[in-house]
Amino acid sequence: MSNNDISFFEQVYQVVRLIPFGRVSSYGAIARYLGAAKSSRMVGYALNGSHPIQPPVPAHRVLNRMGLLTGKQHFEAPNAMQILLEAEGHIVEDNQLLTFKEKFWDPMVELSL
DNA sequence: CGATTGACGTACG
DNA sequence: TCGTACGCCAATC
Repeated sequence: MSNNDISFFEQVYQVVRLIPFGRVSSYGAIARYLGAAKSSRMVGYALNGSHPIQPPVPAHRVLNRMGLLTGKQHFEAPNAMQILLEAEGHIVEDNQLLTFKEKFWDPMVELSL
């Protein structure tokens, strides 16, 4: 697969861009989908440099295992992530996505691996 | 060029 | 059951 030629970061970008509107995913789920379950940290780090990347990566749809907005500090504004999520119909309270389990998007399942 | 850090998650004690 | 340690790979100091 020529898809394997791209860097781990680019693979992360592609998967995150597949997250539909109104859905969210987690770093671990994406890492596992890429075959690197222990590289969950890299997923978040990849998103850290995903700002100048195009097409834009919906990094706000990627949360941690508990549905916490752990990366909101890395956005242009601390509340940008929450605003974007709420704009997609989610409910955020105390940096926690109450609709996380409900709107969770698992690439392993959705992409029918 | 070598050591440290970082949007996490799992394993072990 | 709760707390601590490690792994992953790239970027930064």
